[in-house]
Amino acid sequence: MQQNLYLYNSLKRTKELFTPITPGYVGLYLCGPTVYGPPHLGHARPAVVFDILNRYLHHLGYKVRFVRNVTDVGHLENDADEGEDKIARKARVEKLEPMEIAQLYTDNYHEEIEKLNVLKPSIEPRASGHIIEQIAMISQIMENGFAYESNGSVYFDVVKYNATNHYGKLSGRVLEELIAGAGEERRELEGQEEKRNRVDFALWKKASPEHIMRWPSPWSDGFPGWHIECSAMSGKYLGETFDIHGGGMDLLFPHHECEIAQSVGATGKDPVRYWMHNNMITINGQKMGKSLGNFINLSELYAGSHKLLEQAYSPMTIRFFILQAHYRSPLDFSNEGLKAAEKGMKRMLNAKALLPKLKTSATSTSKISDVIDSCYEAMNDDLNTAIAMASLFEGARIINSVYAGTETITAADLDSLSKFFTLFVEEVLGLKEEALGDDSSVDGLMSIILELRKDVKAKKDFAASDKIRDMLLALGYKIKDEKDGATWTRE
RNA sequence: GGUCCUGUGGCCGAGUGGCUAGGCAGAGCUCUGCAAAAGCUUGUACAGCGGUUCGAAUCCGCUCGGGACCUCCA
Repeated sequence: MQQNLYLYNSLKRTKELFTPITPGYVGLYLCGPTVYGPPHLGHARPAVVFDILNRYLHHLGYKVRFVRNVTDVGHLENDADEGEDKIARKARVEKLEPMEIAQLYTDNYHEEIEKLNVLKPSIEPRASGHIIEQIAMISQIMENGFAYESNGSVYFDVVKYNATNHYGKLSGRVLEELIAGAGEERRELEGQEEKRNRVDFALWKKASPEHIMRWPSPWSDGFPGWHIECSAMSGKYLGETFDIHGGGMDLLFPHHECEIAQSVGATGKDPVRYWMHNNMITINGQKMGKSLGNFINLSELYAGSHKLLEQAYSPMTIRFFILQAHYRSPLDFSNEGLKAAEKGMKRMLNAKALLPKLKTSATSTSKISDVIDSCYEAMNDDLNTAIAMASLFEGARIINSVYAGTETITAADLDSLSKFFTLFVEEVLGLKEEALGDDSSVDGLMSIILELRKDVKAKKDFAASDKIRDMLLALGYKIKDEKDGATWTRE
């Protein structure tokens, strides 16, 4: 842990040196998916971004407890669905048990996200499995006088809370302005009349008769409010105050603001020391939205089956593409951008594969420590993966040059470059060659074929050697004739 | 309407007072039976208009785009 890691803290609006509460240990919480539909492109960015944080903290020697929740109790719909929650609605439409839907999309999420080589969280709590904890927390908030019951529902009293605390400290919202309202366009939520103030938010909602997802509570048969699960579960597994809480920028308000209010309302303590938010993605410069027809599911992306996609893009290409941008900048997905990422990634992984083949010399023409240092410097500066990757490409340039014989490297430098490059690419950035389902016999078969091809080439029978190359290419095996003989890769 | 972020070369995308980001694409060369790969060389960009400064893509103001949140959303 020699490195000083600086992270941008949304709460302070500045970069801060990261110091954990308990030396050597980090508690990390990430808002996970609401499992009412297939995972889409929007899910990929926070998953990958916070995977990098998780991996880098590990790399620095911290023991990380990484908690990522699954929201399977649904959230209120505010429009035509009249308070029916998302999962319940989906269940009705698809004629399934609500938990069947949640299970299906939870599995689906795991499947698609793991393809991006995202490490699993240490704990993945489900909201439905923590109803008791949520009820306990709501009771605590009520006891402390920051919540009230109204017609079987419980609301957080934002105005009362703000008298002694600061509601808006994370998002920069001003309570008076929120109360004044956002103009005529603002729609009135169902149940508004039960609240003392329009800014109050639900901790517990009484279920309407047709509402199929419900649990018993001291107040009514109902379901927890939008924000309470994260507060209850992060508190349970990471403590009343923990190190880092992550999520998309869209969750900053109201979700994370309300989390703070709830936790302070219940425990009197600030729940989180470092709040981190990733920026959003756009598609061809436009925001992704269901109504805009540019909502791309991960499975469609991997298969290239969406109408906006010119080809399939592998999960590793997506990962590489996401890492080429800084996590707090918006990122635009386009065919051109993704194709460039695909090629760039190949270049990086090819260089890594060349490392064992390099010959050493008495001197080095490049300073290897510069490459390594600049990489760490970039990561320590709020996880600037874009610059870290630029350093890795400088490493790739050196590797290629040594391989081509235009540069030299000492045995000691090669050793440190190999260790560093492999470690950074594979373990920190989590980039790897994608499995193509080969078994070991392919190696043997290929060497036989290349040996035979070498013979016909020696006889200058280029028609035959080209035919072999073309036929192998048709199968997905690409032959490269180099000065020391032919090599092959899978396309 | 309010609050906040943002606008970089053909494309993506770092940087944020003086010093080459990087990737992809393009051009030339080397290598090569051809191809591929690789290497070398090459581009002089910072929305517009003002201002501050010895010096601004970088700070300030205005204008015009794009986006986020304010309402379920990653």
